Amino acid sequence: MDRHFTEPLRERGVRITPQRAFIWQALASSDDHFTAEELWERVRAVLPGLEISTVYRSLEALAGAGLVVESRVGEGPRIFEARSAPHPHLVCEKCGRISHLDSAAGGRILGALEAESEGFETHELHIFATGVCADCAEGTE
Amino acid sequence: MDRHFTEPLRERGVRITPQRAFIWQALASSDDHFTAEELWERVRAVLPGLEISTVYRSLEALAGAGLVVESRVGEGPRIFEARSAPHPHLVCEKCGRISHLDSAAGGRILGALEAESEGFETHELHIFATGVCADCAEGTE
DNA sequence: GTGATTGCAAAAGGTTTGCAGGGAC
DNA sequence: GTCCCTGCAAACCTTTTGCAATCAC
Repeated sequence: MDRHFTEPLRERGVRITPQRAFIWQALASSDDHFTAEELWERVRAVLPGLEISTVYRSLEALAGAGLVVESRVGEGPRIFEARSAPHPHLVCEKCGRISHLDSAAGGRILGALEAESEGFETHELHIFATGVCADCAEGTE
Repeated sequence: MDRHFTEPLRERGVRITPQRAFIWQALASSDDHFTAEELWERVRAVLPGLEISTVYRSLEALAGAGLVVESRVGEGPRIFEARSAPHPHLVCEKCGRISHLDSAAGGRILGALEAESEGFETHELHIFATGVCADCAEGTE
């Protein structure tokens, strides 16, 4: 395992185990988001004995350390991703694809929100829109 | 049952049953949001035999008709509320209370989002922030 | 009268927990 | 060496589903 991936865990006081390191690697080396089950499948490729309960417990540890954030997108399942600046998620109702807006957009929205919500100290901002993505709109109209 | 509550169902082609009417009444007469279980408890006060599965099926019918929207707030459970203009939810990590910003704020944020997400046709916008509300911040600092 | 909806009960699905052995520090 | 973490299996909880009787239209 590359130190590049274990270092963040050490820094944050997360005990390093192969399970956690590979789960973190899967998350940190992609700007995508994954369900617990997707992570399980991916990491089992390198750690065949991995249990789904360990995935959940590792995600809890990583989230507690602030490395991972959990979201829910509409009626969909829990998804996990490496923490980054807040960015809106766009969920296509037709193809199910989830795309991200860049975090500049998230920052502007966060600014607008904070201006509106005086007295509330925002830690985490979650934004998602459901609708129809450009590709699917083309296809059907 | 007051026609005031049955009329929206009729208009939208939702077959009117006591179960649906009372569930809709509970939602429509509050600007709060409820879990399925909370609705169940409330409506059982007037319909003692009500089953939780009926609550879910009724909510599905009401949501399908556009009268109700479902949200998820962070790691919390599914919540349902009467449809209104999009409005950000602020979830306090300390006391768990969920407050709303007014929909003008939601509208402004929606405007900002649409400007950023060209090609994506937004149907539904969900925004929530987790953090610490003014009351809790006072208490602990 | 016909088809949708309900209550009931059972199933499903995702997530959590208890425990004993093994691993990180 | 100590305490934490993992695998395993079972439990849990919310949500969904099948079915026959009932109700809305």
